[in-house]
Formats: sequence, C-alpha cells, structure tokens
Amino acid sequence: MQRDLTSLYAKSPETKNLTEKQMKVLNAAIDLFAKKGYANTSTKEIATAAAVSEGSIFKHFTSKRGLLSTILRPLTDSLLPDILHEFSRKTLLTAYPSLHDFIQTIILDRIRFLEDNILVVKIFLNEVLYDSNVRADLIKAFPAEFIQDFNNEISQMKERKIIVNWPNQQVIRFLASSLAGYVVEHYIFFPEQQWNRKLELAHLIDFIEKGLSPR
Amino acid sequence: MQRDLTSLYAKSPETKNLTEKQMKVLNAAIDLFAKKGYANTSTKEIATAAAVSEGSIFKHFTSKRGLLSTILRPLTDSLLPDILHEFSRKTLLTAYPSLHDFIQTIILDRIRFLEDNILVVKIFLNEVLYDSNVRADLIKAFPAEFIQDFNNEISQMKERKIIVNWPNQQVIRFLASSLAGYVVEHYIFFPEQQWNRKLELAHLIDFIEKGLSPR
Amino acid sequence: MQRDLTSLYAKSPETKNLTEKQMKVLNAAIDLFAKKGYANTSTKEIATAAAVSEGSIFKHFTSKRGLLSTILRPLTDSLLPDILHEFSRKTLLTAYPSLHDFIQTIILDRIRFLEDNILVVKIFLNEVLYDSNVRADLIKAFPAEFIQDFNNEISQMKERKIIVNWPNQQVIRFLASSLAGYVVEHYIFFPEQQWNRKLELAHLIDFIEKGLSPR
Amino acid sequence: MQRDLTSLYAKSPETKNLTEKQMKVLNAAIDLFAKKGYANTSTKEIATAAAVSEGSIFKHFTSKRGLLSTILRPLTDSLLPDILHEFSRKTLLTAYPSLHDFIQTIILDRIRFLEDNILVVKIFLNEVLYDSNVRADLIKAFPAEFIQDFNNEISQMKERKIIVNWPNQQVIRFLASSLAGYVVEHYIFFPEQQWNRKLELAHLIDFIEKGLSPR
DNA sequence: GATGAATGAGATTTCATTCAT
DNA sequence: GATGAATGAAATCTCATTCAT
Repeated sequence: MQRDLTSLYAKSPETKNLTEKQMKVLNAAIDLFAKKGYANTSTKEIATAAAVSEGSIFKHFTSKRGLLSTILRPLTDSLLPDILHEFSRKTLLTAYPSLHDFIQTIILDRIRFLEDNILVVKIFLNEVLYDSNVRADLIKAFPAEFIQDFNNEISQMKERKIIVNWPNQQVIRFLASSLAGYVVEHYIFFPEQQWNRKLELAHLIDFIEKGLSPR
Repeated sequence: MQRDLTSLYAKSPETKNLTEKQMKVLNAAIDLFAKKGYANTSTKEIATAAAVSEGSIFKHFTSKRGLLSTILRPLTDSLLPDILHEFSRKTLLTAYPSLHDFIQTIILDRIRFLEDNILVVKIFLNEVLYDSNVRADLIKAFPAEFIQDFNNEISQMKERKIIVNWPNQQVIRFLASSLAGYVVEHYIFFPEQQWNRKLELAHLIDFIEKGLSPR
Repeated sequence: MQRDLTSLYAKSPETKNLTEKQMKVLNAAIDLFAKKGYANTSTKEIATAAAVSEGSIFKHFTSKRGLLSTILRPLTDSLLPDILHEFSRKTLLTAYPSLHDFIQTIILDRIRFLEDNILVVKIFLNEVLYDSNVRADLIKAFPAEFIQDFNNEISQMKERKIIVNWPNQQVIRFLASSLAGYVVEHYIFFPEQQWNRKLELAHLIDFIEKGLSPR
Repeated sequence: MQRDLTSLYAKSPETKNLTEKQMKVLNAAIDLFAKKGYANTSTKEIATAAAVSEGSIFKHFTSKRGLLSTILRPLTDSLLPDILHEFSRKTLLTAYPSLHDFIQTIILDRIRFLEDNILVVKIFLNEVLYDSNVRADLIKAFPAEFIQDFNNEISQMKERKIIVNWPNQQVIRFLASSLAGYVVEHYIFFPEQQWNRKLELAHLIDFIEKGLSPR
C-alpha cells in the first residue's frame, strides 16, 4: 500500500543502512500497525509477515515500542520539518499571493505528502491520541520559525481583507480539517472506491477558499 | 468529562437496570478506554478504578469485549438513529429552508450530541478504524430512510441553486470534517483550553455555509 | 532444609497473609535460589517445584526480582535489627562481662539465627556480591545505635585490657569470619557431614577468645 | 584491578598463545564476571567491553561456558597445585618450625596468591557454590600428597604441644576463614578503602597464632 | 580470522478469564 | 452476588550460538 518506503526511510541515518530483512520487518510492521493498530499487532505476526524470526525484530529494533518509534520518527524528525520549511520558502517568495494561491499551495503540497505516507500517517494519528510522547514529538515538529511565517502570511491577508478576520488557530483548523476529511474518506474509510482526484481537489480548494473569504 | 452518562445508558433495556457497581465499572471503563485506548487498558485497571473486584466485571459484562459493546451499543442502536430521525423530522417540516438554516440545524444538533458524549465517541472512532464489527454497526446505524431524506434535502437545494452542485457524498464530507475539526480540537487535542463556544460555532456555520454556496 | 519458614515470614505484614500456594512458591524459590543461584533458576522451575502455574508467581510477587526481595526483606528489615537490638540489650545489661562472656553471647546468638535461616542467608550472601541494592539494604540494617553500643563495649574491654588494642573493624572481622567459616563449612560446603555441634562451638569460642586476648 | 593477568595465563599451554583480541576478551570477561557474576553477564557485553565481535568469542572459546573454564582452569590445574607443592617443600624443609613460622608461611604465601588473582578467585568462589563441576575441580586440585604433608605437619605440632589438639579439619578452617575474612573485607566489600597491609597481616597472624595455641 | 546479522529456544511477563469461597 | 486467587495462553523480550560474507 505504501507507495515508496524508501523515500521516507532512506534518508534518516538511523534507517538508511537497514538490511533487506530489517526492511521487510519495517514494511510488515507498517502494514500491520496501519491495518490492525499498534496494540493489536503482535511481534510474532510481524515476524511471520516479514518471514523473519521474532528475535531479529528485537536484535535491531530493541523493542516493539522501538520499532514503532523507528517508523514514526522520520515523520516528525525530518519529513515534517522539511515540508514546513519548503512551504515557508515557497509562499514567502510569492509576494501578495491571492487567497486562492495560498490555499492551493498548502493543499497540493500537503496532500501529496499525506497521500504518499498514508499508512504511516494513520499509525501516527492513532498514537497521537493515546501516547503523550508521540504528541510531544508532534508539537516539537512544528518549529517556531514556521509558525511565525505562517501567522505572518495570514495576518497580511487579513490586512488586505482577502481572508476572514478570525483567530489564526481557527483558520488553520478549517484548513486542516477539510484536508483531513479528504484523506480520511479516500484513504482510510473507503480505500477501495475510485475517485476523480483532480476534480475533488478543485472542490476542496474551492470550498476552503470560499469558506475563508470575508463576506 | 462525560456530561451525563445516564442520558446515554438509562434508556437502553440492556443498561437501564445497572446496579451502582456496574455503573461504576461502566464509567471507569469509558474514562480509561478514552484516555488510553481499549487495547491498552486492562480489566485489572478498570476494576481498580471502579473499586470493584475483577470478577465483578465478568459477572455482568461477560468479557472485556462485552464491556466495550455495552459502551458502544447505545451509540449505534438507539442514540444515532434517534438523532437522525429527529433531524429528518425537523428539517423536513421546514419547507424551503435556507442553506444557513439547514447547516445550522445540522451543526447545532450534532455538536450537542458529540459534546455530550465525547468520551464514548472517541472510543467509538478508534474502534471504527480497526474493528470491522463496529464499522458494520456504524453503517447499519444510518438507516436508508434517513439517507434518502438527507439526499432529497440536498437535491432540492441544488435545484434551488442555493448549494454547490457537487456529489452529495462530498457535501456531507465537507460538513462532517468541519464539524469533526471543531470537536477534535476542543475536546481531544486541547481539552484544557477555554474557548468562546457561541462565537466559534457561528464561525463554523459561516465557514461551511460560504464554502457550500455556489459562486 | 529451611527449619522454620514461618518464623521468618509470619511476622512481616507483607508476608503474613500468604495463601498456601504463595507459601509453596516462597519455599520452592528459597530452595532453588539457594541450590542453584537466583540467576540460574527460572520462574518455570519455581512454578513446577511449587506445583503452581507460572502466572501465580507474578500475580502475587509482581516479578522474579520481587520474589527475591520478598525472600530477602525480612532479613534486613526486621530480623537483623531485632537481633541486633536484642544483643545490645543483653550485653549491656551485663556490666563488665569477661571477653569470654562477650564472645559466647555473640556467637551463640548469631549462630542460631544463621543456622535457622541458612538458605536465605546463602541467597543473601550471593546477591550481596553482585547487587548494589541488596548491599545498601544490608548497610541500612545495622542501625547507628547498635554500632555505637558495640563499639562502646569493645572500647570498654580495651580499657580494661581484656581485649587486643586493634581497630574495632578488625576485631569485628575476626569475629565474623570465624563465625562465617563455621557456617560455610557445615551448612554450605559439607551439609551432609555430621558434626558435634557443642564441641565445635566450644572450640570456635575458644579460638576467637584466645585470638582476641592481649598477649 | 587484576594485577598481572599474564602471570596466570602465560604458563598454561592452553592460554599462552592467545592473540591480542583473545586476551582482551579474557580480560573483559574476568572483569565482568567478577563485577556482575557469570550468569548476569551476556556474551554481547563481553564483546562490547573487549571491542571485538560476538562471533570472535565463540571462534576461540567455543562457548560462554568454555570461556569461564578457560578463566578458571589455571587456578585448579596449575596454579593451586604449584602453590601447594611449593608450600610443602618450604615447610617441610624447615624442621621443627614454630607455630608462628608455620602460620606466617601459610598466610603470606596464600595472601599473595589471593591478592594477585582476586577477580578470578571471586569468580571461582561464586561458581563453586553452584557448579558441581567446578567443585569437583577444586577437590581434585588438592592432591592427596599435599594433604598428607599438611596433616603430618599439624600432627607433629600437636605432638610437640605447640598447637591445639583439635581435628585437623577444624584447624584448617580457622586458618582459612581468618584469611578469607581479610581478603573479603579488603578486596570485595571495601575495595576503595585504604589499609595498612603490613600491620593488618601482623594482626592476622597474631590472631590465628594465639587462637590455635594450646591454653 | 573476523564480523555481525540472524536464529530459535527459552525466559520473563501480561492479562482476560474462571472458579472456589 | 461479590471476591480475588489462580490459571494458562499468548505476548514481549533475552541471549548463546551459528553462519554467510
């Protein structure tokens, strides 16, 4: 299901030297954690799915928990910061973007990332609900710099009256929840269903854009 | 956190005759399942939190799974259908409602329900992700009749051009995800934070309304 | 082998309410730890020897380590302090005892304790070598009050010139090592061999007494 | 801590041709076995401490048990016999030694050996308690010839009335336990503490000498 | 010879569930 | 009905040992 594991794990110093078997463990764990949940997946199942001995999992990943960390770390440690940084750079380069440009940049940028790593994101979302460590990692992953940039951007648009004058936290939530809805529907609830990606993304952007425009 | 457990469990024939101890078990289980997740909560913890013996849990609820079912059943078996029916009745009575009325009715109606039962809803959402039985229950909870009514409503508004001409599934998703964003932010992610409920709900309705209006 | 387990564990609030099965676990663990060493004994062996399920061990004693602690705690927490206190009382009541009386009191007092609890003592000695926690417990078990009394006693005898004028630590070591030699030989190295207890203890006291007398 | 490993392992045909890596393994194993106990030390720890691969340990020493044997064998196979033989030769050459000479010879002779090899001795003592093979090796290490000589020596002194008329086994035990007390206190219990070696040994010899003298 | 990934047997531990009191 | 000791199946984890490179 995972489109391209390498993209996510080939960069981190911790995971780039994985042997073939270790990679198989990682893949199997991601699939099973995403399908059944971390707590409902036994290391024995992972070992069987990866065609590896149970001991091998612990040899390299130390513990079941350590395996989960290895899976989630790239998300908060490098990928998310990278994307945020890239986003800052892009939007800031474009002086005076329209609300449409702004939203389109965010949506298309983020969607790609979410779609590419939907399994890991699903695992992540679930753990965020119950694991305060993961929650802390998530918060750390949003660097102050980015939040600053983002707030500036929105504030500017407020001044230019091209966006509603609501608190930034709300604006972000409307953006995020609409985006999440798209992902959850197509990748988690109805992964079998076909859909017209281009058209739906256009609607999504249109919905947010109108919703956030001042009356 | 749970506002009024009785409201949810006093009606069902299965749970209305619970003894005080059984009620304590139910409460403890809801708190723990919501905080730590079903799979990460042991029956021993529930027993301790409820100040009853471990055996007592099994006496009445048969199994840990049975306890979960007892917690979730009212959601899909009575409460959800009730609300849906109530919703049908209300909106249909109002001929030619505006998009604003429509959305406001839905949002205020649903929000109250979600807010009142946030813990149970959180447990439910998590199990829906991983448990196909719960998923099936959820689907059964939306009776064809309601879906028909709802679709009729939207179709009428489309004809009157007061709503975008997008597939109903998308319209519903935009509604649901915006609503979910509000609940997740205030009840799951930042339950400690204070907020101006009235104002935020007004923004929420405004956002959806503008987003779903045709250009 | 253990003469009277009850004497050691019937008093502690932690162990006095043990069920029959828990008592069997405690006995089996003491026997096996003493015979094979803590690290070389598996909880499965203990369960089998006690005719109990492995789970039962953990239900009550929490962990293998916890079982060891339960076995050793009475030694340092109540028994050793009790004996030391009793010793202080006895020797101090006897004004101006001879060196012979002093040594005899110590030896006979301690020997009985060691003989009664030889298995537990053996386990204790072994853990003392490798476990800093156990070592700390041992040091705590010698209350300052007792050490004071003991030192006073020896100092008085030094003044009366009935004991060698060596540092107290050395005096104590000669006492302790001679005593330990007796116990180790008869209870650990050659437990099968018969011996004339009375005569040997007389020799032991005589040896120490002469050894500690000034020339 | 170990003063001079080479002295112990350079002679044995089995260990004199060790490569540098193998020597590092031997050293690391001795340190760890002495500090944490054989059973509590993993081959992985030894490999890490010796900065070699885990495989290397097995290449040369066959098994963890084999490593222990290699460490302990010189003690019982060559060193102990050597010392005993040397002791026989020395004491027997001196006709009619005094009790003082006798004890001094033993103590100074043995102490040096124990002090030089305290780590190995500690490992040895522990295994003796739990491993019947090691125990058998120890017994074999005391050749009948030596025991004969030693007994003769004591018997002669008994005839000359310069030593107590107690069974030889007891005499030996008083000697051994006093000696062991010195070693255990200074090398195992309080290895950090400084002490006046010369003076303490004089007291030790004095204590034993007086203790074993007839009244 | 050296390495360290991989193994599998077994150790510790957890936990839902049963059942005698 | 209520209790909590006891169970046993399964989960996590450890570790000596093997073996391909």
